[in-house]
Amino acid sequence: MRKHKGKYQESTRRHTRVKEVFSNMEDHEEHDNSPENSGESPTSDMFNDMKTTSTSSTLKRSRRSIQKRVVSVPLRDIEGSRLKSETNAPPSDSWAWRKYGQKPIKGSPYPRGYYRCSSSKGCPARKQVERSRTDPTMVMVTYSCEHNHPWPASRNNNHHHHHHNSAASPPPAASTTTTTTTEETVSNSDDQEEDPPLITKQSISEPDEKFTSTLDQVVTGGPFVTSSDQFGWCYDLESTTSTMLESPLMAGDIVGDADMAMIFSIREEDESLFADLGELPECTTVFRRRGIINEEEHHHRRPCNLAPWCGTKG
DNA sequence: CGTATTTGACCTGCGC
DNA sequence: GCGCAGGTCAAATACG
Repeated sequence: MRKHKGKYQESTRRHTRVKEVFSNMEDHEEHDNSPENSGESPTSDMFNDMKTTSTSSTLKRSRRSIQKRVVSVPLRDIEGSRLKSETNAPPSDSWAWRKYGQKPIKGSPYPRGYYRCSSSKGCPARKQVERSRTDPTMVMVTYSCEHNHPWPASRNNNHHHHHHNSAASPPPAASTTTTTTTEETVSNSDDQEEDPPLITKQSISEPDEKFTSTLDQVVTGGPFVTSSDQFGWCYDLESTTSTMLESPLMAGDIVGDADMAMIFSIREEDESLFADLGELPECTTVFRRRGIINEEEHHHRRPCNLAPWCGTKG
């Protein structure tokens, strides 16, 4: 309606723009130290280290094998905060997201929404929001790429952590962590067709104890939340999750594919708990329980397993 | 008026 | 090589 094919055909914008886009992306993927990521971002320093270490594979990555972090959130939570959840209300994390697309997904009655970080122009951070087809009450949020800019100072809630993190690094948003979820995992967890929307410990722990326990540990992460450094946990989390990635146990049991999957859900209680912190970074959803720290996990934690996938073509 | 969302078209990767 | 599905773009539109 709005656009006519002719427009596209005659215009060369497509070519130029594509080029730009790709060159842009390539910048990110080909070189771990992309201009954007390398100098500016507060996280880049440490991440650089990790990235290089973790990545033996800057090999070509297929779209599908790109690792993403998936978080599943009960629709309810979302609805609570955002009423437009009709379709795919993106759970509110502290970052500013702008929707740039929506696509019907084959096999799923629900469309998938594509969001990108609007806090910073060049920020490669993206997320996809879609409802779980197995459990419509759950919303799957897939994060890709990390933010290459500090914590957004615009949007609803910054005053909250303002004092917390002044110069602190932004939650390295997902990028590094590779947590992937699959509906399989979800359904796995309970075969819930009629299960309550909230995936709590039970639902997760049922199917695969290994997964569960590990997940718990992993997810639980560390003592971050309470820490004064609000973002400490994020790093913690990342490293933690990476650990999980490495774990053959996890890899084998959960997906067995390049894409690891993990589901995290957040409960209302948790949310209220988190509310204390003000608005939470996206990763927030990741930890549903805290306080249970596994020593082992700590040992295994590696600061270096940042997923290079951010750079990889998205 | 500026920003965010909607939406159809285009592009790429992947499977056959 | 072709077709499909997913991902992205950007004009049009809605909203503040």
